[in-house]
Amino acid sequence: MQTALATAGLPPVLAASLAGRAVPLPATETRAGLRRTVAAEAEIFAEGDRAGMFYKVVSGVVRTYKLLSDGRRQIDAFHLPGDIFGLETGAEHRFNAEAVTEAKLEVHRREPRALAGGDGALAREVVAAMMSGLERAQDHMMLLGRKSARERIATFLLTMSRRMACGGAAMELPMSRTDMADHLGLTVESVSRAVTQLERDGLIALPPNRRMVVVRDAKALARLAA
Amino acid sequence: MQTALATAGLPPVLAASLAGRAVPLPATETRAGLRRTVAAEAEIFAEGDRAGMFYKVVSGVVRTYKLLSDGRRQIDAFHLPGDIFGLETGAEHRFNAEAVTEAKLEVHRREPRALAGGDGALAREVVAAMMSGLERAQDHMMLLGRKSARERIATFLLTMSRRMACGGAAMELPMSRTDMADHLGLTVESVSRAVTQLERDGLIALPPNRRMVVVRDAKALARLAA
DNA sequence: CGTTGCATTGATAACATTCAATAGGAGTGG
DNA sequence: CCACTCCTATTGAATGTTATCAATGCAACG
Repeated sequence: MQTALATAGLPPVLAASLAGRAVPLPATETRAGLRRTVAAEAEIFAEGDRAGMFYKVVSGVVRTYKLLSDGRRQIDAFHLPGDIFGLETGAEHRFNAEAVTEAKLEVHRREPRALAGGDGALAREVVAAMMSGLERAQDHMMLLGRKSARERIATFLLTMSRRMACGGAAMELPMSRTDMADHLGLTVESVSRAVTQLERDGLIALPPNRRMVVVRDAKALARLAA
Repeated sequence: MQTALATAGLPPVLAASLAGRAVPLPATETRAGLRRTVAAEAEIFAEGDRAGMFYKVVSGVVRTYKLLSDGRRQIDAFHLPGDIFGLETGAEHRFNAEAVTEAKLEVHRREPRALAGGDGALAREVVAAMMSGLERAQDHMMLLGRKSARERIATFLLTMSRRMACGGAAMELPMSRTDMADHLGLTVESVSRAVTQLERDGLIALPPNRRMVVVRDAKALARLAA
């Protein structure tokens, strides 16, 4: 089997795409995939689990993260509705995934037949997801490697406000300060201080509800985000 | 043109693969692509350049990096022989690329016809490159977000020694301390101090040539790298 | 054999972390 | 509706790690 050998190590989805194969889609499987609802803080998969499925967020928010042996955590990304996560190169998941809020997910089999059928839309989405994941990761390396706490928070708030598409109004961050800290390479305290300082400087407003943030001066934030 | 619409935003290479197209390969173009030799420190492409080509390192080392407006630099990756770099999702390069040492490169057109011909090996390589790039980036986020200077250096030295496949012997790092610093999110001084400390602790040895490093205790390094 | 550029080392300062305490909101049960 | 509790966020003080500034050392090269 030359194809199998040649594509060894590649996810079946893409291997099939590259080989130009088109396996007929069983009538019982819909494009939308199965649904799954997970409670807030519940685990979706863990590092090392067999990566037989990948997911698309329908509603709610999901975090994917890695742990160091001593418990230090790095949150790779927060996945919002429409985002795909859980795609892996190898046989196993390289991240842990948990729901940040209660979340509804579309579950897809990793097998090519679920993708290479008449509808190529999902396959394209999968590739696009991989790429945007790569771009996000690259930008995030800049943030983690070279930006100050203030700049990290500014970047994060701006990105979230764009992704959540809250037109100028207040947004409610779905995640805790701890989650933000582990995403931005800071401690909870540093996050809190930086957020407070941005408020004092008038770039944002902080309603009594601690998860809410109002972007007051997007331009100044963008300047900080550099 | 439905295909063009459906694959909008995807790199032609992958769009063609997904669509199952197979454009004949002109006889004048070899699988190996064109060659290009660049001097040490020379620019290969810059952020914002049209991304018409991508590259494979034949010999030498290349760095890809981003800059902040005030000059802070984050080196995304060092590319060793066999590595592919310069692949982009959009029309423009999102990184700068420079030769670290004199380097020989294979230059490939981004157009699908250079890939989807009789030989699918390169196409597969391209996808694999994208994925391994993603995995590297994800691991690097853990390093940048959560590891100490010592741990970063340990991780880096171990990774380099593996990638350069120097069987137990000494390796000559191709890049300067400044490059290491900008890759690891540190300053030159911190890199120097951490390297020195690893030597004092007996985990590595530092021959008089400052680019040389001998891994003395790979296990202890791996423990540090966590 | 001096020059040049990078690396190392030293002293100090800044920023973020750590440890510790307080405050504030959300939810609960009376 | 109000106390009470719990949990998270905030704030404060001290510490520590890394950055910054400055000087020296060292190897490669002409």
